[in-house]
Amino acid sequence: MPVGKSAPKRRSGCPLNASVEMLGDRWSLLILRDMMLRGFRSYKEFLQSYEGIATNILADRLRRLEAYGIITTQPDPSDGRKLIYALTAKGIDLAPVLTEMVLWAARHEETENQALVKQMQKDKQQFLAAIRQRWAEKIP
Amino acid sequence: MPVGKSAPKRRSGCPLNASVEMLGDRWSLLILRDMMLRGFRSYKEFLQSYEGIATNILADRLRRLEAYGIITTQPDPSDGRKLIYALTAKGIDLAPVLTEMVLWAARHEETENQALVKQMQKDKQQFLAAIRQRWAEKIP
DNA sequence: CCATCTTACTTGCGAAATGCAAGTGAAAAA
DNA sequence: TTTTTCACTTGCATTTCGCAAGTAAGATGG
Repeated sequence: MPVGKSAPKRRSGCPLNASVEMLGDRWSLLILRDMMLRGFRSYKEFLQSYEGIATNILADRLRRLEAYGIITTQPDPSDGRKLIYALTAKGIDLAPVLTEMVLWAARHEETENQALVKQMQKDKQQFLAAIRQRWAEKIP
Repeated sequence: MPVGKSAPKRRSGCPLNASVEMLGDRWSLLILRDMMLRGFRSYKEFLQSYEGIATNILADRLRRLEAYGIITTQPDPSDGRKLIYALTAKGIDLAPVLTEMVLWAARHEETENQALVKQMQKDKQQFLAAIRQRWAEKIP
């Protein structure tokens, strides 16, 4: 449920369209994957991710994800230069979406990381519960 | 499982990246929604969909979806001008992805079509089975 | 405390993608 | 035979992307 912020006017009220407007680009979901599955929390880590996002695009996507309430940004108490990016509850709720996208691609394309895929296939609910729990633990 | 066709070189082998490269734009998933949930099968129907896709973008997206094996194109036997677009098995396998995206947006944003959402929430498996069955029936 | 390094960005700019309006050609309808 | 309909294509202005090169604030080493 969005609060304050004048809604930026959607093309339609369809829930799928809402998702697509927030996540429908070539980078947002990869950033979320890195946060959710690889535990990335800093700008530098995202930059070093294999796909190679450009610095200006990364900055833009992080701003957008924060504006949508999918991630939060806070200063690193142990290093004033660093910022810590973290998933909100709304962000971690995207785990089922990412999971289904991974399973779909694994079924129909030649992809890597079969270990992860097998884990998802074996027990999807347990996989999701584990992700959620890891997230809950480092929220303090 | 892709056959022939020189793979167009992905940014990475990650299955999520594969999905994002095929579907990560502002229109592809909306077209698939229209096919899957609204039963749209022609160019004209897609054009008239509420979000208002441009004609050149629509033509491009249909070509891409066909190239990825997500949809098929065939001439309408009863009208030589028309083409019939249909979901392949790979395409209908995206139903869980669309469903999770709809449920996520419905939970975290103000969206319409609550009837559809309630149906998905009530029994996700049955909802998916129904979609799959409707698809199987009109494959002849 | 001063030079150097890191980190998280911003800026500039060419290339690609998008959006809009106006065609086009083949087939169906009137 | 003229008019519509359908599935596009073409041109062109606008927006977004991607790469390289900065920059400012904070940490680090001597």
